[in-house]
Amino acid sequence: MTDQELIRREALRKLRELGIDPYPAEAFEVTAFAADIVANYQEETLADGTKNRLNYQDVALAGRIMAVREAGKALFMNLQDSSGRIQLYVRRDEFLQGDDATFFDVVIKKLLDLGDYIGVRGFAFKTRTGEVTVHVQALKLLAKSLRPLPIVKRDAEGNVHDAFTDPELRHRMRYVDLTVNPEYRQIFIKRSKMIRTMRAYLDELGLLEVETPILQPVYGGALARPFITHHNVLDMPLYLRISNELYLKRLIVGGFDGVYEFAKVFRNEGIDRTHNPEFTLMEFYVAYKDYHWLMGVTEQMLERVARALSDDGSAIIPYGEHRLNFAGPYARFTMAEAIRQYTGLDIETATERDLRAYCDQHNIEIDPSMGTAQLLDEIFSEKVEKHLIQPTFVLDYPIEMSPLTKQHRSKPGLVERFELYVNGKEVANAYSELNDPLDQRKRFEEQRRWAERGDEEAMATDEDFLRALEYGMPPTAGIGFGIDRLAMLFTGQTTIQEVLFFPQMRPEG
RNA sequence: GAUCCCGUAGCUCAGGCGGUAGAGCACUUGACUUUUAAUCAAGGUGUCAUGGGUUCGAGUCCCAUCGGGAUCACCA
Repeated sequence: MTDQELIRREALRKLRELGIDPYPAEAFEVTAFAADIVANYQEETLADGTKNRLNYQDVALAGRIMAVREAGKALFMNLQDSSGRIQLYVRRDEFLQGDDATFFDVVIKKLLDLGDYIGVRGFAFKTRTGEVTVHVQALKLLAKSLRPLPIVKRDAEGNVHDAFTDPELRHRMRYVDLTVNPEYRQIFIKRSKMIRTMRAYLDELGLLEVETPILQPVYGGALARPFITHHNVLDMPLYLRISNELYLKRLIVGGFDGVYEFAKVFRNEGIDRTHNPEFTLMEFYVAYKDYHWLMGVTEQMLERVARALSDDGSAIIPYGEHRLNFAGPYARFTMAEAIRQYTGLDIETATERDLRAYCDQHNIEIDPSMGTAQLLDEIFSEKVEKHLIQPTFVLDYPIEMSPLTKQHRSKPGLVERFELYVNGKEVANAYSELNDPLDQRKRFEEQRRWAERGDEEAMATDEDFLRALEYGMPPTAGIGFGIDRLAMLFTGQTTIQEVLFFPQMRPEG
């Protein structure tokens, strides 16, 4: 244990000796918040020059001590609550019991530490330097802190000193990060508001929020490697879901016209600035609709989110160098048009050989097993994606890469699928859902052939899902959104770790 | 998985060509009844990530391991 921790434990002992419970059980009634008092305190100057204080004259607030400035028989503290910070003025005179000044001289000055939770009661006033301050008339320790916080200081010019910046420590101890870097709270508050706005929109559309299994006997709905676990009593493997798609479709089969789910999903893959092994996928499915309808709904929903989160109520979100405009309608390209525009390739006439030649010329890594569809996917990733900064729908993909998507109504070899790109990254993936059970079985069989050739991510055949389709699924449109990536866009963050409270880390040594 | 960079006090960091550890804040003691990065005086901080090696001597050089970051690969 460090010196500072030993000193705090000793303070804890002395407090108990003085009859003060460092962790009292009873509630402390809070009647005011720091930011409100600072913003709304009012006083008037009378004719004789004296000040008349107009509000917040009996307030109780609670929070952490974040700074102490002693000044003899008085001291100033900065108190931080969930709303912000306010200065406290604590005067020895207020705490005398007869001649006994122990409470001020010992308890407040010696035994309280930065980071301790206290509750105070008093009245607001302005110091002669003009800072709104609470003059404390009663003070109660609410919870003792036994470790020193890495306190961040800010000087008069606003320069930050000794910022707690190490990403490893910030992410391992998010509780410390949120305490000493309260500006990061705003990211998570915005994330929550984003989800709330989406949920409200989907509710208005009449969709039902549902919950589907996380533990699945067959994983499907996406192409990815799963986490595997085991059920002891059933003595069988179970997979943590990589998607909730096939379960939401079962509910459409069951007669719900529209369902949605904010789903934590799990993919057993690398960790980097845009990937965390567990992340949030929001999918919704609506019967009797197609992917064209979904584009309009997507535009409306994201425009509403942008207006809710932007500083000025506009649909424009600044992100790095860009100003992303989420007001619909968004640009729409077919995949063929997008590739033609950015590469000059005409994929309707290009042969597999032409595509390979293009990749070789442009240093795009490919391997001999790739078919036309995969080559197109590579070319798209390398040459097109990065240009799609403003929200853009890319539609009509090759059938080979989309085993759950309905064949295009008029273009052979393609499916009715779109992806939404923003800032060069995919944020949503949508289909007119494949509801022909015989076609679906064929697609699973193709996936099995990929698996036999060693594709670890090929989709497994889900017989129960096929049975559901055989009973009949109405024509349905469905879409999935990467909630974490959307949160990154709407909060201006460049790593997924910054929009997750507790990103995955290796264990501490 | 590959490559590069990083790991020194509670936090942020400095430590030349290898000679036995430093600053600011935090902390301790004292002074100060309107301070605000409070100030003033005095004081102590440590398995230099871990384990080996080279050397008379390693925070410093070499190897391995662990953790983090960046880029790439993989992956949506």
